[in-house]
Amino acid sequence: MPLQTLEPRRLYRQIADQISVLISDGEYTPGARLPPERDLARQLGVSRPSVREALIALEVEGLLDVRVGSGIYVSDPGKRRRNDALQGDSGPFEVIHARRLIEGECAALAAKNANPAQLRAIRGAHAGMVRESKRHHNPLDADRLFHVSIAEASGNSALVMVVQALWDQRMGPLYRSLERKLEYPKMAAETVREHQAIVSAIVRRDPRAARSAMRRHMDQTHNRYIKEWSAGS
Amino acid sequence: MPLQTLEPRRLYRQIADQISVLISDGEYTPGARLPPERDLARQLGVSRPSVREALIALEVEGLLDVRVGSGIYVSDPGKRRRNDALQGDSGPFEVIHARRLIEGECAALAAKNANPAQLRAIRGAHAGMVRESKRHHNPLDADRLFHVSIAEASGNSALVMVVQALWDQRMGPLYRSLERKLEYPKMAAETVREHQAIVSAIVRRDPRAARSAMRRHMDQTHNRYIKEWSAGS
DNA sequence: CGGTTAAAATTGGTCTGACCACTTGACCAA
DNA sequence: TTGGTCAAGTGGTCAGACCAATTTTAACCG
Repeated sequence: MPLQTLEPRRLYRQIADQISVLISDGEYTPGARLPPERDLARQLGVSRPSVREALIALEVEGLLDVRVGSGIYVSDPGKRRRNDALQGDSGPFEVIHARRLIEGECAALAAKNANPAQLRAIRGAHAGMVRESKRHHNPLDADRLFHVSIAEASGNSALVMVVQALWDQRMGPLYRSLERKLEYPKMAAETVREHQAIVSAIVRRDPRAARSAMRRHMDQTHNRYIKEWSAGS
Repeated sequence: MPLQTLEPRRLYRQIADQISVLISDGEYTPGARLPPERDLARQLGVSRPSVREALIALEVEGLLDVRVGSGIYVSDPGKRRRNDALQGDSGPFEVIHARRLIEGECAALAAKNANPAQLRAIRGAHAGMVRESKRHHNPLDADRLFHVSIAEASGNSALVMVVQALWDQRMGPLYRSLERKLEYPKMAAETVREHQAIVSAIVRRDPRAARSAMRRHMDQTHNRYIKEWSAGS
């Protein structure tokens, strides 16, 4: 058996990891304020400089936002380093299928897990989508917010990142050329109707209906792309 | 011209950036040892804790390697690049849950869609995992290949990218600190058994069994992490 | 009573100095 | 040559002090 290098765990790392777990377990949600340094030090039974070192590490990692005189806040997931590995060349139809699979599950989780603030966020995002769809352009920002709000209500930040990254694939050249052909506001009105069905299922706390509604939305979006692609070819 | 938010530059950031410049200018090459903390503090006209905070930041960024009692060394570029590739800060448990959801579906799709070449690739990856698991280190590369091979057999390149990105979350600091505690080769043997069940279901063309086997593998991985985390606290 | 201003409290930022744990190298004895 | 001891130097952590920035509270005035 080969000898392994021993690696003593530095105190700052231990403190940082403990705080990390509290965040990923949802004890401190994005935007939440952590206890003051002095309190953290006392609670953890360590010195304040050691706490500070841990906070520096977490700040560098993007997990925390330290504001002088105010406090230490949990960064929102969007502000953290983005999932750049997902800049690929998957086709629009592959992305839709992947989103159907993943976002269907996110919608089901949201129907199960969403707290009141998250439900409000989903509703707000939907209202924004309704508002924006009246205009004669593709309401991309509103659509992104809608889908990300649902992912956030799933309660899993890894899923949020995946949904964001897949949605951002729409910004790729393949997607853009396809969407340039779509008609507004007809398509937006259909999208809004489909979003409404998703929202209703989530608000009713019906995971199966939410999953079905999201999958149906993706199927319809897929069909809209097929139609336009055929018309364009 | 919109007003810009003023951002006072914290001392640790200033020190860290100055040291960064010295490294990128070639004054300290990979493997080189920096002056001792006390000397850096004197030369920079700051306190030693401030220097330490800067060194923590640079360590987290992967630029430096701090050895107790020995000194501070510049990391080699290979290690640095690895840390530059860090994406996201989701907790290990969140990543496992997301992977359970997504990779369960990938395994089901693979059981349905895999062509002969893809089945061969999955088998080859599994054989590699078996081989590597006999050694006394975590067979990370083989594990990654196994999971990615299954995603590839799903036939959706967007899913492949998602699986890759989620797997790569294991390279993040949270994950690394957790995995450092795991025992080998016991854990690798369990993993291999669970992988075998996944492969069998895929080869048998049984999507439901494949989905279940993958989910079970993630559940067991989750339990292994829980056990180690409790033991470590 | 409401609005404004100043003072107090709280929070993070940085410093000084002390002591502890670990590493390295030199030296000596077996 | 190997093992043990010691000294010096290094990073690690702590306690306490003071300063800067922000928030909260109290006082003052119309």
